Amino acid sequence: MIPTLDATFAALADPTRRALLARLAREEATVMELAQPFSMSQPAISRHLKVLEEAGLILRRVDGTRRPCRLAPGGVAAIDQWLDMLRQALARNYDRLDQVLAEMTPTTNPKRKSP
Amino acid sequence: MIPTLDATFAALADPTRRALLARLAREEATVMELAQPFSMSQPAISRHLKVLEEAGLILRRVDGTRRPCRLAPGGVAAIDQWLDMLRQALARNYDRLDQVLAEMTPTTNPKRKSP
DNA sequence: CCGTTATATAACATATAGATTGTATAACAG
DNA sequence: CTGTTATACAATCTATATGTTATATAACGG
Repeated sequence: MIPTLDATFAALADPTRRALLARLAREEATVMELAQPFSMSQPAISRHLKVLEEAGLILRRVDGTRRPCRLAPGGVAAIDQWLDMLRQALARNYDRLDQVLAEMTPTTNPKRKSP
Repeated sequence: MIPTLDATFAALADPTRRALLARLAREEATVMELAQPFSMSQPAISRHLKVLEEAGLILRRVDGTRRPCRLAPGGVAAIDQWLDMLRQALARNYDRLDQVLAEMTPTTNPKRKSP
């Protein structure tokens, strides 16, 4: 199942889930290891992990009775791709601002600082 | 008011709001101009724009009775900064994978393709 | 002034998210 | 087998998000 941008952004909107990702940025961890620092029930963490998985942000392997999680590249890549549109638009705006500022020092004294 | 990561990611999680941003990536636009392509009431668009503003994703100026909106750099910047943690961790994982693969072609024939 | 246009706010309905407790499943340890 | 450990699932509660309609505000055009 392909994760949607909706799912990926929504997954990142929750502070608990961002904390889980920050933990996983250090190293792979099991559900119990991930749950331990939080004052929250284990099922709650399990659901957060499911959300992260469906968002393409983590992967889980099976190791006996454990399900170690690690970061997945897909989610971040999808987001980055979408954000590029905004980044480019913002860069264009910035360039335009540069141009406007340049034109504000008109024909008179083209290379002078304001005072 | 400083936008939180919660607010910014949540703002991006909605497809209507992403469409509004995509529109604004082209050019500044008023509320009515933004609302026009959607089969949605004007108040609904107004609220979406408020969410985007509070997320640091857009800015609004006052022009008579109009409130033209344009993209703001803050939101994307905040997100990028946070995502860097994940990007770096993913890059480290990738390097580690490279290393593992390299070690899987041991002392015998170090520079040969698989055939 | 007055009607119109642009936008925001209020009140409300409904759906969804996130948490909890209780329980099911399934591997492991003895 | 049996008890324990690791994890997932179900039922349930509550809060919040998102949409609607109705209405307020405020600038504009004549």
